[in-house]
Amino acid sequence: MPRVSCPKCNKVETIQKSGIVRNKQRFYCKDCNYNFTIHHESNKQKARSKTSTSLQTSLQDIAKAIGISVSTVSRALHNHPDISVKTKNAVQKLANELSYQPNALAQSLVTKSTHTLGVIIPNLETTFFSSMLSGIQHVAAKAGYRVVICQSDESHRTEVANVQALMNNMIDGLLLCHTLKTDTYDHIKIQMKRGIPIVQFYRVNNEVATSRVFCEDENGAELITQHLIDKGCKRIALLLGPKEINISQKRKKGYLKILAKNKMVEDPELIAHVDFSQAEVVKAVDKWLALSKPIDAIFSISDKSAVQVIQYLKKKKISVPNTISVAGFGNEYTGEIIEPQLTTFDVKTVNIGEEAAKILLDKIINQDTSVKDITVKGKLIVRSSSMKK
Amino acid sequence: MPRVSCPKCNKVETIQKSGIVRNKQRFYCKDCNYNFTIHHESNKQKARSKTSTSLQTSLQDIAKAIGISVSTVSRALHNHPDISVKTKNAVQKLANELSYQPNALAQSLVTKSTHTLGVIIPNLETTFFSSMLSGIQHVAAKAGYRVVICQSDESHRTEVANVQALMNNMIDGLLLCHTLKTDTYDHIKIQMKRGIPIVQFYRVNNEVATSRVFCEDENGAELITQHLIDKGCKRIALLLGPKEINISQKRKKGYLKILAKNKMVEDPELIAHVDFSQAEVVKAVDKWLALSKPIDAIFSISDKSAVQVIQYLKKKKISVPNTISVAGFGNEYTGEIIEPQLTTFDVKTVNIGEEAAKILLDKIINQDTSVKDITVKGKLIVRSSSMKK
DNA sequence: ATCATTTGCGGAAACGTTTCCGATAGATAG
DNA sequence: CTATCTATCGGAAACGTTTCCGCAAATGAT
Repeated sequence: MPRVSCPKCNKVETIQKSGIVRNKQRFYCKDCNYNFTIHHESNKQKARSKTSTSLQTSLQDIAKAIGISVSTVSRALHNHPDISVKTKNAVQKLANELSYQPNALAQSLVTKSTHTLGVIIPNLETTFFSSMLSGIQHVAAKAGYRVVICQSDESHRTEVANVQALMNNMIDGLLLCHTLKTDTYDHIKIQMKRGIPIVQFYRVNNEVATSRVFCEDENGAELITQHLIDKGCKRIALLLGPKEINISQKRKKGYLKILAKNKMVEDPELIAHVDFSQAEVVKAVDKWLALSKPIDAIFSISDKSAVQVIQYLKKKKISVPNTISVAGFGNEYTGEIIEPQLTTFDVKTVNIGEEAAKILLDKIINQDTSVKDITVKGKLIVRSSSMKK
Repeated sequence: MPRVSCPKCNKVETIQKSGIVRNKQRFYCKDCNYNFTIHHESNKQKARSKTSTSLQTSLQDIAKAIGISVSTVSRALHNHPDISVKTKNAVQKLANELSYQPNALAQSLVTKSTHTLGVIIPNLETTFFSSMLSGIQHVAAKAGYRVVICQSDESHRTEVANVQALMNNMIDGLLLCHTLKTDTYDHIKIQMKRGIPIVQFYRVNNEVATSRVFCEDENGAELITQHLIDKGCKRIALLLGPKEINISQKRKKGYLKILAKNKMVEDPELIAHVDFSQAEVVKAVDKWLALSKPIDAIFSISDKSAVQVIQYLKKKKISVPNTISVAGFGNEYTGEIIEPQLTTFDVKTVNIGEEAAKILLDKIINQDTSVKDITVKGKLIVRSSSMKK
């Protein structure tokens, strides 16, 4: 054992071992009544490197270089009136030279604001949702906010995890479009206690008292249905999404309302619920085609399915719109491409995103805790898929 | 003036005014040689509220409640071996009850890692880019990373601003797909000094030494061109994007290579550069249609434009593919919908996103600073738009 | 009984800002 | 010539973690 001397009295003979702490031999000097361990060289290197290795320039670096305090540097960069022009110039010049960029984390930690919005969205691979995201992005950017997105992939579990992750001080507010499968909302309720504003959009739920942005579900369905009737359709099949979700219910309501208004009777056989998969859509259509009293129109509450319907009918050599008219809902780009072009209801996805972001930003900036419901005006778009001759 | 007494000696007669500091009267006690101001009541309230108002439970809250130190709480929650089972249980139980969530900002500040990836992408309204994003999102999520996206909107200035904003300690790595207009790369070079890994994908540039993910530009163009020739096309027009961008150059190169291979001569009149807008596409097609030696195929390096070409030719009653074959590049969903369905090259957008994210994560996790170039394998997709009878 | 080791925990620095409070010197007013 | 202002600046707390170092008591070994 090498001779160990006490760091205080420098004596060697008074030293005895006093156990091992964290894998390092510990010593005790009887004289000084002092316990200590011997530090590795690496520690010193580490301590030294701290001052030099940092890749990012900090306020400290600037302060030391000029010989002023950190607070002065901070104020100089924020153009605080207390700081002399001379100092400001010196600081700003050096900041430029060192290409100083403030550490956003540290800033957020103290200001308690990240200037970031969180978005949770079912998927990004179709334009339908990604265009909402685009709307969100635009108004956020205009207000100087960033956007963090999470894709829930239509999985409830992922949605829950995403909500948790985002709310841990990463964001100033949350925009949420639920999964098709989301049926419990405790994950939202818990987070609402944190005081971070939340806005639900497009697919919304009533259980939780957040502000909400809707599209014109009911009115849109009414317009579509009335349009089909106006074009002479007598038996209009309705292709819905899962039973539980809001948009299925509201669009069905609009459909039924117009049937009643036109003194047409509701036929349960004409209403189908699908999960929007190709297989289920085809199955539903097949069932309708086999009916003894034939249908003359199909109203799908999703453009995606409507396109699939048209493709399937064409494959079956059934004339669209003459034998069966088809209408969709949403106004996706594909509706313009398909032949015949798709009659649909434009829900204005971009506007939905924009409105949702606007409401959220308003809440954040003005500390507004009120609950708002907004419906984004849509528009009936008549194309050839419903124009019977 | 109310009587003021010295906070130290409590005397009143020794007090005199000594100026105003920050709008508050300041006093001076001759006896104690002490300057002071009178604090507002609100300050005390403020000080008190600090302990109670916080909406988020912190390590401190837990520590105080149990009567242990913050460091112990931290270790208990991280399952550190130094902590007794008893303490761990107590801490974890209380943490649950108070629904403690760590402050991600504070964590990141000390660990210097945010577990967040930044993505800058030209736009989100078309599936082409948003599906790449989807790929990125998936592999990031699987590795426990979040994704921050910024939309550059094809604006160079926005791209630059986004890069800056993201790199300020918000992210552990950056995925970048340039704007069509991006032609200077100083904003990237500056950021590379920070030591945060960057990966360029799809639209990449050679000036900056980052890792890059390509699609099979050249090979894809070769396959398409050869396919058209195989189907009997003799005069194949080429619709390119802006001249400067990488993908225009590389796809043109593939096209020319196959022409040469088949002993066909390059005709400058058959090559057009557009900005992918409808107007320019139509203009280019019109020019080709007016040629004395007629064309028999159009190869567009973008599916979007290819669809526009088909629609325009159909409007002009020109038969596709019999008079003019059309092929695209990218494999967007619309290519399946249009009639005739579009022959194209599937660049596997989702895979591009996935690969880019994988490389970036690898760099982050393994501190890998090497420069990698990866090409994502694509696939020729033959559909009816090129099947001359 | 004596010494060494292990177990469990606390203190404090560090991360990089912002901001409250206050100090000081020179300027100005009476 | 004082008493008061104004213009500039510095110190330090605070934000909520993580983690290095080290202490003290309990346990084990001889």
